[in-house]
Amino acid sequence: MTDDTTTAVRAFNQSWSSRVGVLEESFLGTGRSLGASRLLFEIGREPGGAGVRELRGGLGLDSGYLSRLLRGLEREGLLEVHPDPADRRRRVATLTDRGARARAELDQRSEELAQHLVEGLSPGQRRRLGEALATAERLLRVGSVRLESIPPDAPEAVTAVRRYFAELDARFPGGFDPSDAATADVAGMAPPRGSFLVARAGETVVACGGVQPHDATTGEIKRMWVDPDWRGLGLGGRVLAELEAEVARLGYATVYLDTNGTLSEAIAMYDRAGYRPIERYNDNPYAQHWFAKSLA
Amino acid sequence: MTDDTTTAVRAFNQSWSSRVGVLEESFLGTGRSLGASRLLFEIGREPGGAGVRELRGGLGLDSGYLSRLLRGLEREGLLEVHPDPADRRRRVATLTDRGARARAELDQRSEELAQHLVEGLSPGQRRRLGEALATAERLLRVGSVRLESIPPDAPEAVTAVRRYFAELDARFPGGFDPSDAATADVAGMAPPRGSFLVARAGETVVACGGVQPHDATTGEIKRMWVDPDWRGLGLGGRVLAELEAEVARLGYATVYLDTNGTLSEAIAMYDRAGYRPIERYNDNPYAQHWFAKSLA
DNA sequence: GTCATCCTCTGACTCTAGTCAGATAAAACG
DNA sequence: CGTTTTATCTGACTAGAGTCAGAGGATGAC
Repeated sequence: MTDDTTTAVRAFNQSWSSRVGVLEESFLGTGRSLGASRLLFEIGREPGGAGVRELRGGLGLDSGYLSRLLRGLEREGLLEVHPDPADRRRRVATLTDRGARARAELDQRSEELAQHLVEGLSPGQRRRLGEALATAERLLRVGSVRLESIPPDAPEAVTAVRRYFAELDARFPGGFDPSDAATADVAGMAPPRGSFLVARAGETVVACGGVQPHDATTGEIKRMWVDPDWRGLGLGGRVLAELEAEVARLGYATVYLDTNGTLSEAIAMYDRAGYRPIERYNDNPYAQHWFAKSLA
Repeated sequence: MTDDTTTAVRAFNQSWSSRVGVLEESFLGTGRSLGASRLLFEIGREPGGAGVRELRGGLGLDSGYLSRLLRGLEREGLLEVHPDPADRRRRVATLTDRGARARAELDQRSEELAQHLVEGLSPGQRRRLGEALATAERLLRVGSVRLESIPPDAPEAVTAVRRYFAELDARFPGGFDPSDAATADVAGMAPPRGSFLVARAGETVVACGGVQPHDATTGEIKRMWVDPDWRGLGLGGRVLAELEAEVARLGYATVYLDTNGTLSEAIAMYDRAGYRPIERYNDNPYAQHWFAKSLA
């Protein structure tokens, strides 16, 4: 099984890199090095320009090397580097008009080369190729996600929960008001009787979920959320399974959770995972369904 | 449509290269450069070693550069280069035992890294990824194939036809004896009344087919062949369609072709393409089916 | 106000990858 | 047999990509 997959991965990689190698060579056809092109592309990603420090992190470059690349593009008149008014040690690079045009040209070239890659395929074959690549990409992305337990009051945890609340507010017909919930529950999800997990893709948090005590033998799962761009890849199931393991590790025998009727995907997932409806066990005004699962 | 595909291609490429970039870096982890690793891998592909000339073609390297890489690996004791007894200008590189071990280690590392790429995926997800990549690879390969008309006595045409005959010999229960056919027909497939096409993937010929005159208004398609590694991708259909276009360009109104009952895929394809069975129109001892199609 | 730290830049390197112009020896051609 | 062609090798280069050790200004902590 695994062998089959790795064989396919390796065969594909050889094919892809030989073809895309040509593609990237033509990137160089602009008379600019690949490094400079990548940089130009990255700086133009956001209209306000990019901090040198962020560029270094994002592209993984040495500070000296990056500085040299910036000087080169500056000499070409493609960008300007100014000190950041808020902290004059930092510097911010912004594209000039010429730089923006050069970037658009790069983008155009990249588009052409992708097109070159599919030329000679029938429309049906193109569609199949697009689907296959999209599927592969989603699977690759999810394969690199790692689950990690962090304190519920860590900045990343707070950000994730905030995004979760924002989504509830958008989806619930009457909106959602976090009010006290935002801060009141945090303490409950800290060890030794609670836990908070995040799923990371690289450094970005793409899913989260927490456990808090309900009573001596029951833990409650709360704040389960998956970034909309990362849904449909089984990530929710992974987080749920890991939270259940966490509940067991914390010494509870049963898991409770509640949810709103609007979140139908969630309800379906809980059902698949073996959760069964029970009576209302709390006074959460947004909850319409209450579930339990025994971990025996 | 096309836009969708190129978007998927570009998104995928970014994802893939960021992930595989890490993969290839670890290739370098052996203390050998990527170029040297590729070379080592290529030489070890066939047990008898590889001709320097073939390596140059296969890897697309400059002769000076390749020579230097070979010297480096030789110094490391991983390979030996000896003159080819048949032509002492040429040289043949063979791996030493140490070289073979180093290559096995590379292979192992590549396998591990492919595995690393799929770790964290469930068995079902792995299967889906493998399938998606295999599909994509086949489509990419076929997308890069170009059809080209060449003289039927060009070395590449002769080689392709020879491989076709070899396959017939293997597949026909009583074998196949090209005898006179090999040379006699060549003249007929030359312009202005005939034509010979090859399909190239890079420099390699992966399919071929010819047209020769049958009578004033009828052309005959012969020697249609697709490399076994390249079947099932619609290449046969493309060659056939192009041959029909060629027949029309040469001024014929009808196409004839014959085939052996063993070649069931071919018969199915002719049927799909609109060919209808007719009476025996020649004395080809290997033919059991005769088809015609009007190009009106 | 001083000192440590942070951020960026410059200069001096290295390594890989690759090109180009001959030199040399063997084979093929006439 | 001499000439041309082919196959490989050596030497001299170049460009890209990146590392490393400071220099120097700006900021933050005390």
